[in-house]
Order: sequence, then structure tokens, then C-alpha cells
Amino acid sequence: MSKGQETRQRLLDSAQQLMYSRSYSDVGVQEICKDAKVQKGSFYHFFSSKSSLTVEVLEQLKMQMIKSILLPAFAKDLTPAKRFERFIEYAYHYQVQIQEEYGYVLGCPMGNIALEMSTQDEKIRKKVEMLFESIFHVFVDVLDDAKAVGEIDNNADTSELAQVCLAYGEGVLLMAKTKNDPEVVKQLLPHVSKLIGFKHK
Amino acid sequence: MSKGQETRQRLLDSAQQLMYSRSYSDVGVQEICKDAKVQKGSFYHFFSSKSSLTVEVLEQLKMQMIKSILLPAFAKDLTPAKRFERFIEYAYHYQVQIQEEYGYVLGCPMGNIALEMSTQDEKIRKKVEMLFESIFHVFVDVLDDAKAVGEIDNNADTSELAQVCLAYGEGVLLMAKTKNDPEVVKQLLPHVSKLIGFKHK
DNA sequence: GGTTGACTTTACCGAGCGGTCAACTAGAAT
DNA sequence: ATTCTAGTTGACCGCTCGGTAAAGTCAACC
Repeated sequence: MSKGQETRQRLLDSAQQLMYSRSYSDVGVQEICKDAKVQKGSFYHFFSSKSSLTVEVLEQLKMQMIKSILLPAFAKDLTPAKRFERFIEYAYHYQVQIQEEYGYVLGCPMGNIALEMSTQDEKIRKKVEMLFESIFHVFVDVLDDAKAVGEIDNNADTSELAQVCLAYGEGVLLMAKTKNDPEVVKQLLPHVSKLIGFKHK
Repeated sequence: MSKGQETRQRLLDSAQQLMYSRSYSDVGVQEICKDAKVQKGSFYHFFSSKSSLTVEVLEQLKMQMIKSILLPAFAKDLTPAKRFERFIEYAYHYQVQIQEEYGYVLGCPMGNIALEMSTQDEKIRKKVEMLFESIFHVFVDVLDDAKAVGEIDNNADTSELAQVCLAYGEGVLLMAKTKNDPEVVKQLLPHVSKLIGFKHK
């Protein structure tokens, strides 16, 4: 990676970490630069605005989340139902680890930005909407698998169920963040199986 | 209401409206004052800080929401299951109306503030946690009713189910806000009946 | 060796932030 | 009539905000 690309990457990483642990508005360009050890002028060499940096942070966030949580959790070495159980485990442990590191449960980095910025920055809102779309597709895949294997009803609308799962997941993470308690995830997330309608054999 | 109390109320109302339609950070004390036609000095006569004003806004929000949505929706003139249907109707129409008025679906005013401020202001986080507790109790009541009438399983943990409902509701509103589409509410919220486990007769 | 262009540095901009302060007004209580 | 006090006014504080501009550095290519 060239020198410039490394600088750029440091800016993205600092921004991602700072915005996740606090919020979009609370973290300024100045602080991001200081954390990344980059001068402000360089920031605006790489990004046209704080907003456009954020859109790229969101893209990076999506890739990381898919690669490090979604794909491993939903790998096809288990039955769809078991994959969901594994996903819940991962989500729980991730929030536990975050709380140990920051002192706070931080919930979903995309959901956080979505609620804070949707009414103020249309590009950011659209980007988050697209991220959710990507995650949505991952869910649809597993649910289609579940249908093929007969774990869920043959007439199930997997597309709608995927949306429902996503919404529920976001809701649980919102509650966990509000209560600052990762156990909320462990306790509430398993109810997702009722939404999906897994047949218990 | 005395002159002073009216001024105070105008500040609360302006703050509530502005923060809901945008965000905590994006709305300054100055703008709240301007909207309420109050000088800044008066603001600090009534409130010790922006944060403490917000805590009071949240309290007011809770009272309004309970009085104008929760209690009417869950009034005991219908069976518990029907009450939930009515609640979904109310929630949907509220978001439609909001979108017509502001051009954006704004979701849940408490959830919004919770995600934005939980890691930055402990008093605000605690307050939202308590608001959720109040709503939680409303849900528990209906669910206990449902159990008494035999609409849900006798061994159901109504306390846990209430938490689950709340989380799902927040999640659905988050998705609706992100997509800026109130139809999400209409489409996804009914799935809550699967979470509750209503027996369909 | 000179030129180009990516990247960096530093100083700067106007505007707004949350919050403070002292002076002022007006109505009620004594 | 005077005192008290709740409420109001508007100027002011230091600081940070997102963003700009211009000069400087350095490595690659002709």
C-alpha cells in the first residue's frame, strides 16, 4: 500500500472507531486527524467532507461485518437453525468484548449512525439503507436454505422474514445499548426463532 | 399557568420538536431559544444545562406517548390481541403523519436519543432506560391480560415477552426511519404476534 | 536536471457552540 | 412606598466546528 493510501486508511480507521464509540456529531474532523496523526489539510486531500468520509467508513464497516461475523456465523457447516444460534453467540460476544474495551455497550455501528443522521444527511441515510440491503441478502440466503431443508414452512416469505430478522436484531442492540447491558442480547435475540418459525422437531 | 411556567413550557416544546425532527447535537440552545422566542439568559434561568432540559423533554415525551398512544391503543374494550392490532395501526398512522409533516419518517423519539446519547451522557441514558421501563410495564399489563383470557400460553414469561415486544418495535421504527418509509411499520410490526405467541383460534 | 503531481504542513476563516453575567423590569408581599 | 424576587435582556466568554488556501516536500518519470 502506498504512503498516501496508508494515511487514508488511518483516517478511515480512526473515524470508524471514534464515531462508533461516541457519535458522528461528537467527533470532529480535528479529532479524527489527531488520532490518525494526520494534518487537517491532508484530510481534505483524501476526502471532500466529513460526510463523504463517513460514507466510506460505512462501506468499510459493512465489509468487516460481513467478513468477520456474518459469513463465519452463517457458514454452511451447520443446519440453518444452528447457524442462527451461532450468529447470536457471535453477536453477544462481540458486545461483551466491546463493553470490556470501552465501558459501554455500543450496539450496531450502522444503526447508530442511521438514527443519528438519517434526517440530516441524505447520502448517509441512503448508504445505510444499502448496507442493510446487503445484510438482508445474507439473511435471505440462510432462510432459503432453511426452507429447502424443511426447517421452515414452505410458504414462508423469506424476503419478508429477512427484513423482520434484521429489524429485530437492530431493536435488540438498541435495547442493549440503552441498558448498557450485553446480557440483553443473550436473553432477547433467541426469540428470533419464533419470528422465523423454525419447526422444532 | 404563570408567565414563567409558560416560557418554560415553550422551551420544552421547541426542544422536543426540534430534537425529534433532527437530533440532539444538531439543535443548539440558541436555536431552541429562537424557536421558543426566549432569550438565552432565560433558558439558563429555567434549566441548568442543555442536558437537563433534555431529561425533562424525555419525561414529557413519555407522558405524551402513554397518554395519546399507549393507553388509547391498549384500552380494555377489545381483546388483548385486538389491542395490539390497534396499537400497530396507531404507530403506523403516526409515522405517516410525521412524514407528511416533516418529509421524513422520524421513528421513535426515545430510541433516537438513546442511540445518539447513551455513550455520551449518562443521565440521559438512564432516563431513556427508565422511559423504556414505563412502556415495558404497559406491555406487561396487556400480556398478563392475554394470559388470563387464554390468548397466550399459560407458562409464558410476560415480562420477557414485553421486553421482546419493545425491542422489536424499536427495531421496526429504526428500519422505517432508515428507509424513510412508513409502510415498513405496517408490513413488519404485525409479526410481533409471533413473538408473543397468540393462539389463533 | 527539470518538471510534474501526489501528498503534507501550517495558518487561517466565519460561524456557531454551551454557558456566564450583571443589569434591568414588573408584579406581589409587607 | 419599599422591598423582594421571579423572570428577562443582551452582551460576552473561550472554544471548537467544518472547511479553505497557499506554500512546501519529495519521489517518479522524461
